[in-house]
Amino acid sequence: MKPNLNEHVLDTLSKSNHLNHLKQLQAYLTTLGHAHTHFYAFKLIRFCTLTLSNLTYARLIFDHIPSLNTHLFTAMITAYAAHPATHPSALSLFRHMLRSQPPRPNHFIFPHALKTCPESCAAESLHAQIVKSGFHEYPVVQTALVDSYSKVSGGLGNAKKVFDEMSDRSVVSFTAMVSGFARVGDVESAVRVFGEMLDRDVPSWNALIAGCTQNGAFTQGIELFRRMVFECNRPNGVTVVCALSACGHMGMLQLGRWIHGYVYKNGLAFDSFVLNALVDMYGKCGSLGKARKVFEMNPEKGLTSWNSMINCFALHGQSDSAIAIFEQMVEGGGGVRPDEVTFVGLLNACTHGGLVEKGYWYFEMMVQEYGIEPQIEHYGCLIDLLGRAGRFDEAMDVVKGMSMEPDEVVWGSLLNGCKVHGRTDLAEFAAKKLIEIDPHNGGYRIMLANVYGELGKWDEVRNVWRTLKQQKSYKVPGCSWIEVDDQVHQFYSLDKSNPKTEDLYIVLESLVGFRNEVMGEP
DNA sequence: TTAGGGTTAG
Repeated sequence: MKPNLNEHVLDTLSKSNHLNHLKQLQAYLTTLGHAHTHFYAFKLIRFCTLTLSNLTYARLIFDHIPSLNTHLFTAMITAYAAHPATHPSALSLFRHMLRSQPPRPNHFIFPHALKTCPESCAAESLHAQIVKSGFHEYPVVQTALVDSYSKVSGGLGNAKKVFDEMSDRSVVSFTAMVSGFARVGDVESAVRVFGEMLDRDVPSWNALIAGCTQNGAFTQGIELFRRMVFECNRPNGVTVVCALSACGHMGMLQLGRWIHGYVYKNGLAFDSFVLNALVDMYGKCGSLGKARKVFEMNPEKGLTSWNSMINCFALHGQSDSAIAIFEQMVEGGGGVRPDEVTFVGLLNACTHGGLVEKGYWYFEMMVQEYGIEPQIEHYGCLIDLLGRAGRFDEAMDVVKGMSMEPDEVVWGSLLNGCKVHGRTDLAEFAAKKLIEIDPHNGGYRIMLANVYGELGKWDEVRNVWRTLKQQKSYKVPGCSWIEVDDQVHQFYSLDKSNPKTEDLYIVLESLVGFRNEVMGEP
């Protein structure tokens, strides 16, 4: 039996993925006089945008339809709104729609249009349009408004206002608000809104856990992750990516391993994000072999995969391996192009390996070959590299040639180099710069006092300490931690609060004694 | 056809 036209079109579209097939079908429909009917035009545009990702051709079809309806506008605007690069096209087509009449926008189209708002005033203007069109009480539209406002700079107040005025808040609108607070770094408010939720699903947990880890609240993120598992919400790929990031920052290898097991048992090992996060976690926790193994297993190594692996090696001073991975990336990385993060890792690797010339060379390569404008991070690495090598004239030339103001890392790196090489004159200069940037940082003043001590300038030492006492700004002590049996133990300098301090010192002294014996030192 | 969540950097 011959299929009817409707079935034939749908069948052809579902089986092909080539523009040529689409064109043949279009020609066929034209001969039958159906190419511009709303139903078939809609199908063609959806196929073009969703299957072929060919927005240019979709627009061509769209522009040749003599009378457009709301569905066709929605299809085209949705496609534009799906990618940031085409957001301006979405917005301009939507404005065109508002000017032409009819067709009028329906409530389905506003959430898509709202996704494209680059700044607060665009969201406000759409908000006004929503009110004018009478869709301002549709919960989905209100949720889209909350989300859109919370994503534009300075829009959180409006997001909160819309959210507070909503009479029918869903788990989605709550989640949008949680993310909104997290985005501006207000973890406390994010936790509060999360606490007010009656229903929670996986994305809402993810929003809060991501909010914590993105704002450096790693312990809190881990606690929430444990609670999520305890309350029988099944973590998905997004959850484990956030939790792994927290594990890496906290050095929690055991939990990281448990998550790795969970990833395998739950079919998440094919997610490139998850694999990259595993590489990063193992690398930060010092398991370089495991990091490498996971990296090698990833069949779709993207930019982040390569960067994470390079950073792992750089972090542990394995500069040769980091450079080897970089070369592999450039030569056989499947067209993956290094970015600014790659070069931070690479320069770090050179710093830790004392490879000054190579570091310079990569810095040049980044600018000349890849056209990447050096960021403050790259300058920080370069100064660190030169400072450690005692090449202070060159380091100062780099500082003078910077296109931005040197930050604490730049001066701090220089100061470190000065300390190693006994350049007290330059150390004084760098320490003063650090104090200029952050006058309330006691650590910088202590560094300056130490430099004066080296120079025998005792009056200056007393002056610095006087200021320190007046400001009451003492140095935040450095801290390290180790994980034993799933418990993290923290240690501060001179801290004897651990109940096993005495035993720890006995072991430490025996280790030092052993080292001295081996090294032939007294 | 409509709304929320993700990794890497001194």
